Amino acid sequence: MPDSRAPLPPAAIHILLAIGPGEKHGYGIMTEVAALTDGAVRLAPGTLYANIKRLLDGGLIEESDERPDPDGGDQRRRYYRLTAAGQQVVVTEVARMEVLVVGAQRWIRGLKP
Amino acid sequence: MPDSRAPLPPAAIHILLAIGPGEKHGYGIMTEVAALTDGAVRLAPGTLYANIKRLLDGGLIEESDERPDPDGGDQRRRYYRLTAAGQQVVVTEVARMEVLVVGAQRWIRGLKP
DNA sequence: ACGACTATATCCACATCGGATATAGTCGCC
DNA sequence: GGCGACTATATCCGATGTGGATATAGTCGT
Repeated sequence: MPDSRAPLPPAAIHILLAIGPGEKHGYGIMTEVAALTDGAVRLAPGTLYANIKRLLDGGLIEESDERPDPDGGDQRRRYYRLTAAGQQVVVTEVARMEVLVVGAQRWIRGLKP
Repeated sequence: MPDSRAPLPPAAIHILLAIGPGEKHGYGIMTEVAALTDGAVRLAPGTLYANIKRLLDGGLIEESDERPDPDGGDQRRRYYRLTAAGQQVVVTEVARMEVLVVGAQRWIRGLKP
């Protein structure tokens, strides 16, 4: 049984990280990604919704029918949460990023000593 | 005078991390990226050399005329090292990745307790 | 001297991304 | 109570980036 969902586009990873353990709607994901990356990564609407659709199809996120804040709040909002598969992908991906970060920090420290 | 080199494509970041504090040639970068990411990221030649050219033009890496191993070693090799600007980009980028990783690990730990 | 691997480079189809555009609900405010 | 700014989702399309095929050739072991 092959895994076969590995090469996730960078925007998709940012979306998964932005959703985190709770639930978030599209526009909220957009602002959260910008916040998490200190404004460095800004998803355009085209990128955002194309990736959300792909993640839904791939079963990495799912839409929740009930809203966090019943009566009140914008009725257009569509909320998403990570599936078990989505969580697994995040865990794997974060682990890989950590290896990269730690390895890089090791030689960065000794750059101009 | 705008900065204008911020949104570095993902492949370019991997290349900078692979070069590290020393010098590396194209093919060596390719294998190093694969090693660092445990085989998850494999740069195709098209991606590799297109990005090397872009990084050279952007002044983030530079070619070194002397080889690490004079007489002996493959004469086709072209070695590259990070410029000061390239090092700065790596430092910034790694710092951003670390924020993402640490933030994610915080909620990953409490996922299914 | 042969074959496998190393090494660089270019081309092109395809995937992804960013920005424009469309549409409409919500909110503050005067 | 209506006006404007912002929130929110969605699609389209041109621009950019990636992957794989292809070409060419040096190196190394046997």
